Amino acid sequence: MPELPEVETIKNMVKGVLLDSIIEKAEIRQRKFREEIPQNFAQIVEKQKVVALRRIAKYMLIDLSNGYTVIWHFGMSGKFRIFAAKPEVLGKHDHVIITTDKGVLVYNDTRRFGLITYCETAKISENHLLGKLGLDPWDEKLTAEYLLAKLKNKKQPIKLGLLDQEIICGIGNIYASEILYKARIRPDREGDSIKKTEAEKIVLYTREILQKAIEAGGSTIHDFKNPDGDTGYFQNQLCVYGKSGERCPDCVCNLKTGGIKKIVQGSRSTFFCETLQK
DNA sequence: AGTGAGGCCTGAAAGC
DNA sequence: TGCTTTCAGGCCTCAC
Repeated sequence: MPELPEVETIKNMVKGVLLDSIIEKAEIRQRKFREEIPQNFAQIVEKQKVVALRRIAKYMLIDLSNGYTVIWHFGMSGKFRIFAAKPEVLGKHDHVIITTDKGVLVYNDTRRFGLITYCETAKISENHLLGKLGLDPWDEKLTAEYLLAKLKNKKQPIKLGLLDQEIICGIGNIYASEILYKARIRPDREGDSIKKTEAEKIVLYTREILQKAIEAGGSTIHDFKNPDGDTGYFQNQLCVYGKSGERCPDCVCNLKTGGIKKIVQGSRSTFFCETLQK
C-alpha cells in the first residue's frame, strides 16, 4: 500500500516513540513476510539506541547505536499504531511489537507483503533490497536528461517506467497515474517516445505531487492509516486515480467522451484522461 | 536483456 | 441471504 508519501508520513509519526529511544523489546508473533524476519532480529535490536530514522524509496530505516540498521517495508497493507503501553488485546494481524522507553509500536500487516530485516549501516548501499534502487525524487541528479537516458529504447509504457524503482524510487500506482495526468502524457506511450519537454514535466510533477501528498499526510484509498489511526487527506486532491467515468478536474470536454478511462498495465489499474493526455 | 503473467496473502466489495 | 469472483498504495520469480 504505502507509496513514498505514506512511508514519509509513517516515519514522521513514529519519530516520537523511536528517535533517541532505547529499544527494550522486539516481540515477533509472525516471521513470515516477503522475506522471513531473521531469527536473531530481536537480539540485534534490543537494548540499542535509535540514532536516526530515514526513508529510502518506500523503505523506512532505523539506525541503531550498534552499527546496524533496521530495514522496514510496509508492502500493501503494513501499518503502525502507537501506544503508551502494550495493549492487552492484540489483533489477528498485529505481527510485531516494538517497545521502547518512549512508547510502544504495534506493526499490523494483513497481507504480509511487508518486510522487516536489518543490515550493517555501513553496507546499506550493497544491500540486495536497497542497493539497486534508482534516484530519490528530490535527488538533484534526477533531471530530464537522466530520465531520457533511462527510457532510451524502452518499449514499455511510460507508466510502468515510473513504477520501475530502479529508475526513480518511491513512485507507486496511485501517484504514477497522477503524475502523468499533470504532465499531460498518455500512460500507454512507449518509454522511448518521451520528449525532453515531457521528461521535464515528469520530473517537475513527480516532486510537486509527492511533496503535496506528504504535506497532506498521504492518501487513503482503501485502508491506509497513519500511526495515530487517522487517514491521509491527499485522496481529496487526486485528479484521476480511481475516478473512471468521472470528468477530470481540468477537462474542457463533456462526459460524452466517457470521462476518465481505466486501463490495465502490468496487471495494475491506470487512470487517465484521453482528451488532455497526449 | 527485456517483458508479461503469475504468485505471495487476506479481506472488502461487487456480482450473481 | 449466501456463495463466488474481483480487486487492492508492492514486488519478486519464472517463463518466453
